[in-house]
Amino acid sequence: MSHEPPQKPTACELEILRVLWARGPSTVREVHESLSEQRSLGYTTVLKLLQIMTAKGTVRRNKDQRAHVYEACQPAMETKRQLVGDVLQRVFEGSASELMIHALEGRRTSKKELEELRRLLDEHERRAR
Amino acid sequence: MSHEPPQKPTACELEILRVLWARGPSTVREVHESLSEQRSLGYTTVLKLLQIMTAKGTVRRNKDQRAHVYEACQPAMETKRQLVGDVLQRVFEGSASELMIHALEGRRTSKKELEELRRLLDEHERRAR
DNA sequence: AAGTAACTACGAAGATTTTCGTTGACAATA
DNA sequence: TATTGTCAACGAAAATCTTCGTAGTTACTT
Repeated sequence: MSHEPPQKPTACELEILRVLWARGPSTVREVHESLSEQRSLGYTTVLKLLQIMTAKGTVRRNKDQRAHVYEACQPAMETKRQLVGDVLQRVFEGSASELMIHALEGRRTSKKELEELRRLLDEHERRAR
Repeated sequence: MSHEPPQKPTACELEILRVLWARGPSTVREVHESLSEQRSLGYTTVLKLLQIMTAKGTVRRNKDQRAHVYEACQPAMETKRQLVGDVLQRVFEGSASELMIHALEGRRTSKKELEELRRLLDEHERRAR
């Protein structure tokens, strides 16, 4: 069982990761209950997914308790960066502006969010030099 | 054969769409040759993909010529917006700022691109009211 | 006309992802 | 201790995606 560099999570795996990011280390039952609020999914389905993710090195688990406790191997930030980077390359050929255009288009973005976006640009520029 | 509302393209389908967006209406051969510059892929694989995409309503084809001519049903902008919107929801819970943070992070963004991003924000704000 | 080249259609194998039922272990409880 | 509930492991079905071989058709070339 080798622990390879992190892979891009599938759609289902991402759902689970989001629960782990939000809740912190959790048991299968806890993840299952959390997901069940959104959609119907069997308990063993979640268990299987977590086992697969363990094999892939996406999550690790603590077996001390009878109900194993799972947590993400990578910090959320890292995985999110990877996911958005993937879209950036595959859809927008690496152009952040293009990404931005399409992210903003066709949705009302609050004034607050636009200000926040400007602040991010300033901050990024400041840190860049 | 029903023409449903557009679906999210798969990874392979996106590759093909990108060729169609760049080249405009194209034959299987043209798409195949274009993709072959990047990676190895059989001719019939591309053909099959385009047939599947036709069935899904992702592309349409003109059969007038012996070599059918395919084109995307949706404009590039629309599909890109859908793809980024999907990530926006699934990964960032709809927060454009969060998306932006992770898009910029961990890559050097040119001064030109940062300026372009600011210009986009201005433009977006102007159009919003 | 015979042979060759370019095309579409079709089926299906292989890979990956998603889903869950069943089994057996272990623990709580009646 | 017998019963009931909770859990991990496993296998496998179902769904989706990717890939290509083969067959048959149509056009071009000699």
